[in-house]
Amino acid sequence: MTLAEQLAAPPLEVAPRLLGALLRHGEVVVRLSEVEAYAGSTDPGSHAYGGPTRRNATMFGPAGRLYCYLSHGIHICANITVGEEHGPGAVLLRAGEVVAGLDVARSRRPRSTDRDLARGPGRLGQALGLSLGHDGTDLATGAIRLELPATPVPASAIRTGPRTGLRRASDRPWRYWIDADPTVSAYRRHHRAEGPEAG
DNA sequence: TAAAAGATCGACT
DNA sequence: GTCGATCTTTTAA
Repeated sequence: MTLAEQLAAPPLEVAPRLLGALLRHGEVVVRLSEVEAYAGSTDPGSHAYGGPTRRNATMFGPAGRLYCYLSHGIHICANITVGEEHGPGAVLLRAGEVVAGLDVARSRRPRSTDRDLARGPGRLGQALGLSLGHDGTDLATGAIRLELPATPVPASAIRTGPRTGLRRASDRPWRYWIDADPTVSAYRRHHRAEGPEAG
């Protein structure tokens, strides 16, 4: 079974399976502890909402690719494309733990403690040394590799909740993280969310 | 420890 | 021209 076949399922199914997976770039390896699912064209929070554009073209390609984009001009955020029939589904890699290549990761983020090296989407991309040039990388054969865990994280250890930092559709409980994992980032609303918390 | 504001480039309309 | 799936620094308690 190829990596693309393992990822050929709706984002909501694939996202929890990505927990505990290893993402390797050179010497640096990150074990994913927090992800968010983006359903694509039907998800107002997704870049793919409203159809393909230049930036999100990778999301409309085959599954098992790395979708990189620049956020706020300074941070690289990484996604893994998933879904069947080239659907625009993707899973945002929110946080993880650096399990190898610590020296390299530390040199990239000298201000961070070991725990914070990949705690957050921008940090994770930075610790791995990602750039916009990695957009579209094949995670099975490219410079960046993804290894799914041999034994999935048990459902009892997986928690779900609202996605972080979105203005729209922020109430969908499509965030997955490993319970009690110290590298999981704390939930924060969008800094410019509209109005007070509804409800 | 918790909360608030600044930074900064590409994509979209 | 405006916004963004954020991170870092600063200030207050």
